[in-house]
Amino acid sequence: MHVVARDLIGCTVAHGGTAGVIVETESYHADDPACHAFGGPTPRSSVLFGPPARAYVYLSYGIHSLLNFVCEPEGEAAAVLIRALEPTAGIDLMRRRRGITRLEDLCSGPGKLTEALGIALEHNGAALEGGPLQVLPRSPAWRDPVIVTGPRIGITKAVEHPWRFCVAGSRFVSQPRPKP
DNA sequence: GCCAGGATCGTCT
DNA sequence: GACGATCCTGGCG
Repeated sequence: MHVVARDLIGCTVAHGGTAGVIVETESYHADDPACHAFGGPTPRSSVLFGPPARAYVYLSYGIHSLLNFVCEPEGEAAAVLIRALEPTAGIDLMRRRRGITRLEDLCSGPGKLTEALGIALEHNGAALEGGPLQVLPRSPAWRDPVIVTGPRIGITKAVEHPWRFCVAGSRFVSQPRPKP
């Protein structure tokens, strides 16, 4: 499952005329206290226990939609959180939706990229192919990305697990949040 | 440039 | 009734 998180780096997510290459992910699974599926299914997390290759979208802090990909067979729960993209298509539209111009800021965070791509709660459970939301394989330029791992960000449980994957040196990854 | 605080609501206890 | 897999703004140096 961590393999999936690694493999997703370099793939393209497309929706609503915009697209970007994934440069940062985090992986979660049901044995992990930081995962929404921890402790069994709930109405919210039921998508995680369903079939793979679907989107799991939920609201964080009442404001931001966060995008995950379900990646374990039905009955098991695991997901990969998409944390950052490198914009590749529909950039003007992204700028308009985000209300900012800096390319590096358009998708450098899980809440930002959903807004830039126009992804919202209504996409929860949507298939990753054949629908409005699409995931495309790596382009040749991304055949062999240099990937670094580290602790996950913005959570309070199981912080120690190095299940965050990002492209080394990318300007588009989210800023690590320093903790005192 | 850096840090502190507020916004805002679905979900679970 | 409390909290969170976050982001942005405003104040200060």
